[in-house]
Amino acid sequence: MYRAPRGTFDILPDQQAYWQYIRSKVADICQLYGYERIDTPIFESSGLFVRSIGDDTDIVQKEMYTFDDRGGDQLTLRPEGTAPVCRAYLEHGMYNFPQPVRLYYIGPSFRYERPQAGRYRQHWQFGVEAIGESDASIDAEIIDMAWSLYRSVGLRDLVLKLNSIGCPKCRPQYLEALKNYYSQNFDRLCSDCKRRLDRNPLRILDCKNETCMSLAEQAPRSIDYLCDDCAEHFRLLVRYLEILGLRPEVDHHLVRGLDYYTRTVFEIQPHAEEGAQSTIGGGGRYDGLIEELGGKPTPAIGFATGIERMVVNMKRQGIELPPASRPEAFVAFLGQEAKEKAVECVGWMRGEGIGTILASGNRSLKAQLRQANTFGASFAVIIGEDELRDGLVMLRDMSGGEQRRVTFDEALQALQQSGK
RNA sequence: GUGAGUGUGGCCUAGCGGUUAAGGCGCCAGGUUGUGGCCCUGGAGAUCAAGGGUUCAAAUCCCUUCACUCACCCCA
Repeated sequence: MYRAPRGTFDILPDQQAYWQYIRSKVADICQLYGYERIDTPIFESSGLFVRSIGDDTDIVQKEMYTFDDRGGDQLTLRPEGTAPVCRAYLEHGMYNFPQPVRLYYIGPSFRYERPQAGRYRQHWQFGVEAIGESDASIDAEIIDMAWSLYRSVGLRDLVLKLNSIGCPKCRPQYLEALKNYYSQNFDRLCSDCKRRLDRNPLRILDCKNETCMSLAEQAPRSIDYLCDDCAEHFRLLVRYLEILGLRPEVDHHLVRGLDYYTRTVFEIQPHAEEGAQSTIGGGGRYDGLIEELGGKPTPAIGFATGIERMVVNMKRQGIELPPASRPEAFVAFLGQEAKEKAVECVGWMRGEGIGTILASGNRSLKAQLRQANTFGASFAVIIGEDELRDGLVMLRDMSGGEQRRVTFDEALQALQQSGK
């Protein structure tokens, strides 16, 4: 027997309500904020991701689904959405559009990881990118948008964590201070962090090892090392967020795992941290990425959220969804001749926009009505020998059980009325 | 890559050395002529994850493998 590959899963009809609901809210929010949809390919040249995400990140080092196609090109199933959007921005000359360009995407991403709760090898991501604007108000807009999405699907008790990790001008000094601090405490660092010290000292800050965490308490804070521009940007962002009614919690240990981030980084997490993957969504500014990919220096900021993590949290919070739609009518028949009539009627009914299910097989009327009931049809249209002879149909209201013989046209009318 | 836990019909679960492997949900069919939801009756459906051992006897004990779950690393 074949199974869905490890870390992947089928979304069965009884789960689709969540996905449908989230997709519709996503579309509403994007419309409201003026973001337009973009779909990029599911795979890209491997180099795009290596270049943008960073050689030394876990994603590039061990999580990419990379393969050679028959022509010898090295391709990778996208592990995230920002790099492809930036590639498209450059490829289609969107720097000639009015700036900033506001885009959103929703679709699957792939990372080769050991699966666990809220973490899969194929997962759905919704993300937004605002490219071509450096003003802090757009940072606030993106964060506000993320927050609004969560609110609109009913999620509550969320925490907004915020930090600034500076820019190429001021970050070197901060990294220097960090290295300095941790070098003095080198012996107490965990083995991972000893390795990180040289390659990626920022990441020591969010190490979960107990002594590393206690060391991080006293570690230099990035916001104390920001240059004037970065400091002003951060100050304004906090101000704008407050105006929008958001209460960011500045987290000096928030750094994020991708190399391209500059200045603003943020995450949104449930307040009660159940399980490990607490982050529902996050993002940040990536002012250097477009240039890194061969464009002109172009500031940008984005946000992405895992749909599965939204679903998990919605379930935990017991969020009710709008009831699933049910077919309006179910057509039952008795005998071959009536069956042919039924097939014809079903066609007409659907033509009139009435959701209709035809009884399957040649079951007893009892069995057919049982079917009608389990499908949740509001009405049953029954065609038997008598109805066939008189040119009528039996229209049965499944909620109460009243039924009457009417012409097919009358039945159509009644069905259309009840559908409103 | 590391660690822990779990694998019994489609789903949930009982059984923990000797039973025709039990029950619930779901599915199908009946409860007299062409009528659903409740109720009643019946039916289909399980090489008890796979392989190997121990034993007169294994779903039950041991080993191996695989899968799933949770956690670490990291992230959505």
